[in-house]
Amino acid sequence: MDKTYSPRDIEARLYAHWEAEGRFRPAGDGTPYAIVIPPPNVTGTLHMGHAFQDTIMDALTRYHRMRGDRTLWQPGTDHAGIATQMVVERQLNAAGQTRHDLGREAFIKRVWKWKDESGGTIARQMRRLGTSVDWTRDRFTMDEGLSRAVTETFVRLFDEGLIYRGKRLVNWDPVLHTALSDLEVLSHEETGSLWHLRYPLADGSGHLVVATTRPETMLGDTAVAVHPEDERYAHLVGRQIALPLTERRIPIVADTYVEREFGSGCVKITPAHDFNDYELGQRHDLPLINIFDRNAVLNDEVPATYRGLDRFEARKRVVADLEAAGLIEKIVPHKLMVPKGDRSNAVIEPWLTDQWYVRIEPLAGPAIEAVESGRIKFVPENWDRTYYEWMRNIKDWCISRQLWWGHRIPAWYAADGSIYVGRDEAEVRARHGLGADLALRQDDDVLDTWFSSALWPFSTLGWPESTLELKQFYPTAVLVTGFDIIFFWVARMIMMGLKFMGDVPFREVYVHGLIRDGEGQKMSKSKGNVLDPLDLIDGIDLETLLAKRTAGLMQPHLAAGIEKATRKQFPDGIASYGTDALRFTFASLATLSRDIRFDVGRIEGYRNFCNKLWNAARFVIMSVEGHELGDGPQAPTLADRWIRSRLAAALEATRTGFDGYRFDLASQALYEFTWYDFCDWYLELSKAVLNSETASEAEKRATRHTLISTLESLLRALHPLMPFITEEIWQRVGVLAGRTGPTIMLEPWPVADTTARDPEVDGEMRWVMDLILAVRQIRGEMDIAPSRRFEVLLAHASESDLGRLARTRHWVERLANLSSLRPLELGVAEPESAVALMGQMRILVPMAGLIDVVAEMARLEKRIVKLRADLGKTEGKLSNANFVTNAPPAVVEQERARIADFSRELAGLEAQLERVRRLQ
RNA sequence: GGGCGCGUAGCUCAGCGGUAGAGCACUUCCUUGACAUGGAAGGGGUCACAGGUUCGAUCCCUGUCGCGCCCA
Repeated sequence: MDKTYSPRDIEARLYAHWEAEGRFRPAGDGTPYAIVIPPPNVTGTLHMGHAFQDTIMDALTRYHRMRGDRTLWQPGTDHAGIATQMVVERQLNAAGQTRHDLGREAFIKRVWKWKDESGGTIARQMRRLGTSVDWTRDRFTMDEGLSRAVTETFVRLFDEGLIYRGKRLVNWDPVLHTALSDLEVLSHEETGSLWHLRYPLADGSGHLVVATTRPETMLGDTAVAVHPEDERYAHLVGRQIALPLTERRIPIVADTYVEREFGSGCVKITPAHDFNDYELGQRHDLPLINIFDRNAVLNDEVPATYRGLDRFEARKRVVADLEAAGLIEKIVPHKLMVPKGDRSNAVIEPWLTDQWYVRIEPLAGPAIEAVESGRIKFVPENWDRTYYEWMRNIKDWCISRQLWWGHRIPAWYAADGSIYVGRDEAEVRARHGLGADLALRQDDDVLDTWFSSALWPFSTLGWPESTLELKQFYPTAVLVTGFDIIFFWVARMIMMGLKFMGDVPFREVYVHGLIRDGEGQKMSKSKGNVLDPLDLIDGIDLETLLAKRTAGLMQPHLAAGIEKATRKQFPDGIASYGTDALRFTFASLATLSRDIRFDVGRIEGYRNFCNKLWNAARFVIMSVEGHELGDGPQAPTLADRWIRSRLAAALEATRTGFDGYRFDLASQALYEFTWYDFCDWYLELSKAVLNSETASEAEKRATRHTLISTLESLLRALHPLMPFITEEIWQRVGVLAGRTGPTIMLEPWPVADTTARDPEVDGEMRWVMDLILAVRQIRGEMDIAPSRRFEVLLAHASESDLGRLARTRHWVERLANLSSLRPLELGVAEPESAVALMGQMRILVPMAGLIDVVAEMARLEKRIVKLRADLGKTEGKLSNANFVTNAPPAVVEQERARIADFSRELAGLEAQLERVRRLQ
């Protein structure tokens, strides 16, 4: 093996091999375990959020596969209707064309072409990450099978009356020319104005003042409303207003919707352009006057002078004309929420159109129940409250989109306006007995992208066919997702799964945090703080990184700032850390928190961890190669038994971590075992045995055996998090440990050997370590060179100490680098020494030529100060009668023991200080 | 306005009723045969603040302050 771990050389090769050998396919007859991937946009690229999520899903998948489960990680991609259509339209625009120049059919062809060109990117990136998805089952939301599932659900829901077509107000995007669901509209607070308008009473007896943030919509007003209990206006209810700028007369109505305190307490009502006004209009049977066309330009319903004006231009003209007529009472600054499309960022217009809706209440009920009853569990648990909050206030889902890229709605219209729904035109004709001569035209609209996503857990497994996969893998085990799409996706999958499969789509929902940059900022192109996971794996030089971050900005003026910040944060670009380091970093960040700050400092630490593991393996292999491992007798040493005990504890902690989605704790347990227990202690202890002239061959054999078997178990334990380095090392180590399988992927995840846990062994090893640490501390604080060997004496050693000393002296001498370690006989005078205490036993480092008296006094004083403080605290506790009577006896006993230890040690150190002081 | 969350070492985060932990950063020493992407030793925290419950609170409860997210 090379001296330095070099991920680049191993990762691509191993992945290609795994894939070629079909290692990712479900195998064996264990318990089925399935995860469906949240399908990324087919034409997108992998970002940090994907990489994080994929790491978690892959860790779960590999872990369960190794546990013997029949494991499927179902991959696939989403057609991402609006997003993809926009990208292709932009490409056309750049060439001076629009989609209308091409026409529907040619445009869709063009999108498919784009999908074919760029669709492989994210799959390639996933392979770099090591994702063990079953690529042979790869699905796309627009492929034939999934499209059939979409049609099937639409038709069934329609037949049951759960899909209907309605003329309603929708969120209309006047730029994209499509309706949007409530979720796709984001409201931002903006500072605008509140115009107070005078509306004359029709009988000329005065006027009312109405306040509005959108004066241009007055052209579509069909009433003025006041609160029924507002005595200021009670006498006016039922009378008429002469609506300015128009020839119309509109009524004054009373409705509790009106807030008396807001403005003047009178509200203009525009039922065709405001959701609240629409409902009020329904209650009062008001006419709807639609004043906008699809571009939000004023139409023929308004007086001629305003026709053809854009809504914002119209606002200026209407205000100017009202002003001129003396009908503006006042204009005050006002904060309001402005709705915008999440894709186009255009101001959304409530607009009256025909759309398709899903009647959601009958679906929501069972979906709420599934979580309440615990059939679906959110992790962390409290996300269920967010889910309930949303589900209990859910509104019908507008599923039609006026786009071309997507699943076309399976509805056909006859010339007379009749609507027929069916799986295809032939079925429609057959079902409704329509003759071949009757012309039918299919609905132009497509379905909301999330409609097909909602079917994902069963459509990918073959539904509506009754496939073996459905039978085996549905319900899937867990959905791994960010909280940002609980409503968009999770809730809808639950509703559709219950409806069409009669069971929940997954048993658990693991909701992870969102990856942000080191400052907690969302990563975005315009902020220039985006990290590409591939750049962390492969590294990138500064100039390339700068070019990447500043290219194609929507606002080019930001480039300078981005360049400055990037130069500051990455003066030398980004080093190459490798996939395993990145994955281990993600795992360590997978806490329960909502925002995950990606601190680049951490990945370096975990790259070093990979290197540590690599070199530990080199040492183990070097120590073992050329020696027979199999048959000879073995005499396990204390160290052997100890590291097995520690391994059992670490595996237990890791398993608990994996099972509870605490990848941070799992990774921490493995990190600490590997570095602290295995490398820092066990490998050093093993050197003492293997290099010893006195150790028996049976002990050496046991040590070699323990080295190789511990490493081999550790590799298997780490594999779900670090697939590449573990496989690479395992290919050499597995054989030496007697394993014959072709890949670590298919080896069993190591089970903690609970019989290896041994308190006596732990206690004796603790004694060895404490002794070594005590000597090292004196060495460190006395500035004695690590290479300088000296003698250590043990005074007041008990029988137990002497027994331990005899058994473990070789280790202490080696790890503390001593020339000798021996007990001081009773009655022999102690040489002047630096002293450390272990219980009764005094550890003496003779000072002659080694130790400076002043430094030793300082060292002792420091310890004494600390001890006095600790002792004081403990004494305070025990002097409290309430504590002694009320606290559990074990706790009181522990404090008493503590006080005894502290007192003895303190007395010892004080005496020692006095002795050293006299040497001055 | 409603819902949810966060405030622990310089930074990023674990812990969550019995004397505070990690990584990175920092200080000192060290190229000894796995590893300087390393080893050894060390410094650093009134666990946001105020009350309460408790023998005991960073941890539980209430409130205050600060920060964030979602929904309307």
